Amino acid sequence: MRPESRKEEIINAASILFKEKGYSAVTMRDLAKAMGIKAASLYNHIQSKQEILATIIIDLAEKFTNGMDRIVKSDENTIQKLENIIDLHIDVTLSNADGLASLNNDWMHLEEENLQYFEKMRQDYEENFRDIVKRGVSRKEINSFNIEIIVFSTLSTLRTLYLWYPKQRNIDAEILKHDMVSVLLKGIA
Amino acid sequence: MRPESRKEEIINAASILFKEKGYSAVTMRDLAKAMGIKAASLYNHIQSKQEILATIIIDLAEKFTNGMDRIVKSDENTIQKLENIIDLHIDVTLSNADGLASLNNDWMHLEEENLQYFEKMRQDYEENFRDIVKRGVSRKEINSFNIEIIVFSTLSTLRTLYLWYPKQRNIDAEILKHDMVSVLLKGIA
DNA sequence: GTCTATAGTAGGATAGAC
DNA sequence: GTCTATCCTACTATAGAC
Repeated sequence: MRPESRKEEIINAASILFKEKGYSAVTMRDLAKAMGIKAASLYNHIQSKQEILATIIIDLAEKFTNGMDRIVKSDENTIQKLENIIDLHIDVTLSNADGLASLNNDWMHLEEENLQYFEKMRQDYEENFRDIVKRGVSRKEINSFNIEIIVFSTLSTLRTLYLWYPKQRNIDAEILKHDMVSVLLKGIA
Repeated sequence: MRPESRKEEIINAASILFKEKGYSAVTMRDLAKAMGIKAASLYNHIQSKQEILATIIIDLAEKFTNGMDRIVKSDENTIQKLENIIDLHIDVTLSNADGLASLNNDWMHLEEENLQYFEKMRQDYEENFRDIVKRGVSRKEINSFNIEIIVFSTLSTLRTLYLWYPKQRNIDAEILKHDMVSVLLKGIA
């Protein structure tokens, strides 16, 4: 493992606690106890509880935004783009499954500029996703079911990966990617 | 509309607030303000904040449990059973989308017996679902992708319906059911 | 970098008047 | 059924010693 700064250790410990109980239910005393120190000591490394939440969420949201930008700019077909989006979600989940819980469940506790910044990234991500599906339907690369239902069902599954993947230790990442592509794109029936 | 008791009004108002900010971040003063009264007045109708959460979640979990029991007992084939499960989720979502937010995100704040009762119902539900998928695979009624991935992706989508359906006012429930079945079972590619 | 002590605020819940 | 007043606890964050 690479050496973590004390601040990174705190943020990682916080990610786990936020995942278990949610941002609002985790106290600075809880976090300090998990670190083996007193609550007051945390403030030598971080400015506020809010700063911890923002660091967790914004970093992850930017990873998704950058990944999506690359996929949108590529000249691959719709199916390949959807496969790349699935890969992106699996890769981010593997790198920080705990933090994704905060991104999914506690984003509304971000304050001011960070809340706006996050909501803009999230909306742009969804619109890029929807545009890829739309283009796929008009080019007859994918079935013309209701576009919103395709977008919703696919994104729901990808966004919930963080809950499920840590329980499936024995599934190899490549097999996961392959089967996820099969189930999401080719159907199960 | 049927006449609501004051307690039901409080629980409905709480469901909306819990959906927006989560159980821990909603105060009894917030809830009282939404009802147009003072916080102390709430306690003439409910015993505690915890009782409100338990009422919301346990009622919904029992609806899912009872619905699944009926489906399991029926002698329909796997595809029909999966269609009935999709129907069940759509029906419960239509009847109480706000409450489903608490069931999905705040169940860990249940206390004692209610937490155990909920976790048992949730686990049984997942196992019933998994058994239906397993039987479908062994009878070659559905494709033999990784069973856990099928269970996970389908349940993720159904569990997240509450977030998405209220935004899609113009989709008829029957069309939603039909397209959801198509997307989840037959694939999009 | 961590501690003790504490300021200042806000939380859930109760008592008793109307 | 709702109110005002209040209890007691717990929260985030700071000050200053070591």
